[in-house]
Amino acid sequence: MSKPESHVTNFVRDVIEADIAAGKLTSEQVVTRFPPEPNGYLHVGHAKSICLNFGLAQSFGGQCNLRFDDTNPGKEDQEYVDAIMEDVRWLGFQWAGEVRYASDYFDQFYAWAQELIGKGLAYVCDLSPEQASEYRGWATQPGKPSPFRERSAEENLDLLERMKNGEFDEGSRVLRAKIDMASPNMNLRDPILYRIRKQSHHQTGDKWCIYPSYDFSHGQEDALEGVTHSICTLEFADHRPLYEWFLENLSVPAKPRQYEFGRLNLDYTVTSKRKLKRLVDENHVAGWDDPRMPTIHGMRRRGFSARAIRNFCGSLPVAKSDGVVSIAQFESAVRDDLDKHAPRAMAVLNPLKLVIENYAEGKQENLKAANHPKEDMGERELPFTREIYIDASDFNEDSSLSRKKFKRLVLGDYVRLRGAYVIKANRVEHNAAGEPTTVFCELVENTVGEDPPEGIKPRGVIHWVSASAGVKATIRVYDRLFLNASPDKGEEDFLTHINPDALKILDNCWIEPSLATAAPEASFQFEREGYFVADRFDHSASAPVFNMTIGLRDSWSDKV
RNA sequence: UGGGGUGUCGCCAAGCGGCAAGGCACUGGGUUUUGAUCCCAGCAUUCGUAGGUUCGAAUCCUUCCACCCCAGCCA
Repeated sequence: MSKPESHVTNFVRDVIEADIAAGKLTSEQVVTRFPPEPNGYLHVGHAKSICLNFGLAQSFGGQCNLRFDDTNPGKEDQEYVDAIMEDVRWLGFQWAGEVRYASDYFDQFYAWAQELIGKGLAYVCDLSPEQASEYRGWATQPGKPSPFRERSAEENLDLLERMKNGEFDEGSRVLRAKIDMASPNMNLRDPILYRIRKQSHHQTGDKWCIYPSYDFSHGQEDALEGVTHSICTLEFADHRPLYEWFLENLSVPAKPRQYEFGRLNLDYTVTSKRKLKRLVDENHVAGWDDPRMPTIHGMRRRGFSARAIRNFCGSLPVAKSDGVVSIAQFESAVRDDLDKHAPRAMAVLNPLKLVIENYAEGKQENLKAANHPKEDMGERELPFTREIYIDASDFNEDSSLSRKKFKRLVLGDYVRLRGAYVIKANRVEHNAAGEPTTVFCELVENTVGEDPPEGIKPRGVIHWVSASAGVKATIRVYDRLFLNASPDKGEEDFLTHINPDALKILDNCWIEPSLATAAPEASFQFEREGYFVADRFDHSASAPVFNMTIGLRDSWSDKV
C-alpha cells in the first residue's frame, strides 16, 4: 500500500489542475509516464522523477506508464531493463498495463518519417558527422543548408528505404527534418530523425538498421500512449519547440504537452549514469547495488526504505531551478521513517567483556524488552547472563570524568544496562598494551524495571549483549562515498574525492539472539548506535550480516 | 557569444501588488531506562544589482550582474 504522501503543490500539479478546471480533461484522464533509457541503473534522481510522475497520476486517479526509451541499442541492455522494473516496483509503484518500449512503435515512426518526406519536411543527408557539424553553424552564426536538402520526395523515400535495408554504412547518411538552419535554437537546425546503426537491439533484435533519435521519438510516444502531461528535466526545455513541431506536422492521435522541472542533485553524491558506471567498472564499489551507491539498488541494500525515499521525494519542491539538496535532508527523512517503523534491538560493535561477579555462573534470565518505545510492536526475550559484552567506548577507567561529560560506565560508578540491571564497575583487567580486556562488576538487586535504591544514581544507560546467549555477527559500517560536497564540480577527477573509509567491516560484533533470525532486508534500530538492515543477500541465521543504514542523530559527540 | 532557464535565511524553497510559509541545518530549554525520539522557543526590517511606476513592490517596468543548459549521427 503506497498511499500518496502529502504533496506540497507544485507548478506541474497547478498546470494539471488548471487544465482540469478548464475542462480540457477529467481528473481520471491524466496520463504521465516515466521514460528511462535502459543504459544504467536508476539513482536517487530518478526516484524523484518516479515519485513525481506516478504520484501525480495516483493523486488524480489517472495513470502512469513505464516506457523504456530504447532508441540507442549500443548503450542499452536487458539487464538494465530488468533492474529498472524491479526498482519501480520496489519503490511501491505499479505502471498502467504492460511495460512499453519506444521500440514498440518503430514501425509507426518509420511511417511518420515517410509522411514527413511526403510533405517535404524531411530529407536524407549524406554529410559526414564532421561536415554536418560545420554546416550547423555557431550560436551567433546561422548554419548553411545541406547540399542534400532539396532532394525529391521520391529519392528521399528510396534512400530511407535503403538505409533501413542496411545498404549503407553507419554514419554515411541520416534522415533530417527540414526546419530552419538559421534558428537561434540549435535543435531546430535540421535535427536528425534517423541514423544508421547496424546493431542488434535488446527488444527488436536485428530487425532494424536505423534507429530514431530521441527527438523524433519522445513526443510521438507520448501521443501514442495518450500521455497528457510529459514531465522531463530542465535540459529538455530547448527541445520543446521540436517536440511540438513533430506533433504539429505529423498525423498523431493526441497533443501531449511537455513540462520541465529541475533534476535532483544531492551534495556529497554523484548522480550521472556515466560516473556511476565508472565507479562500478573500475571497482571502486562492489557493484551497482553496493550500499554506498546512490542507485535505488544500492539504497535498498543500504536499508533506506522505499517509504523513506518516497517521503523524501514527496517533500522536495518541484521547481525550475537546479539546486543542490543537502544530504542531511535525505538522512532526516530516513531517520524519521526508521524511527517510527524499525524495531529496537541491541548489538555491540566493539565488544568489551564484562563479568557480573554477583550473578551466578550458568544462570540465565530471559528478560522482556519492548520492541519499540512508542509504537506497539510487541516485546522479545532478552537473555541476561553473568558475562556480557558492552561497547568498548562505553567504559572509561577515569572515574574523575564528570557525569555530564560521560554518561556511561566508569570505574567505581553505576550505570543502567538497558532493559536490565543497574551495575557498578569495580575493577578492570588489561592486556599487554594496557587496554582494558575485562571489567568486573556487580549488579544492584531488584533493578530490572525498577529504580535503584535511594543514593544510587546511574550515570546513564548503555546497551549490551549476553556473551553466552548472544550471536557473533558481521556488521558493515558505511559512511558517505565522497569527502567533497561537490565531487564532480572541480577540475580534478571526481574519483580523487572518494572516501577511503566509506566502508568498515566489523567482524567481531555481538548481537542479541532475536536478531540472528531476522529476515533479509529487515531493518532495526540498534539502540544507541543507529539503524541497521539484515543484508539482502549475505545475511543468514548462522552467519548474520547487517549493514549500517545510518547512525542515530548525535547532538553530543562534537560538543564535548 | 545566439537561444533557453534560474536568482528569496547556511541548504532546498513558498510567495503571483498589501506588509517574508514550510522543511533541513543550527542555537537554547523541557521530558526520557536509547546523549535517540518527542515537546517548546529562537533563527531574513529583507527578497542578485541599480533605477522607475504605485498610497504601498520579493511581486509591475527598465538596467546591469551571476549561475545553469544547448551547439552528439546521446537521452
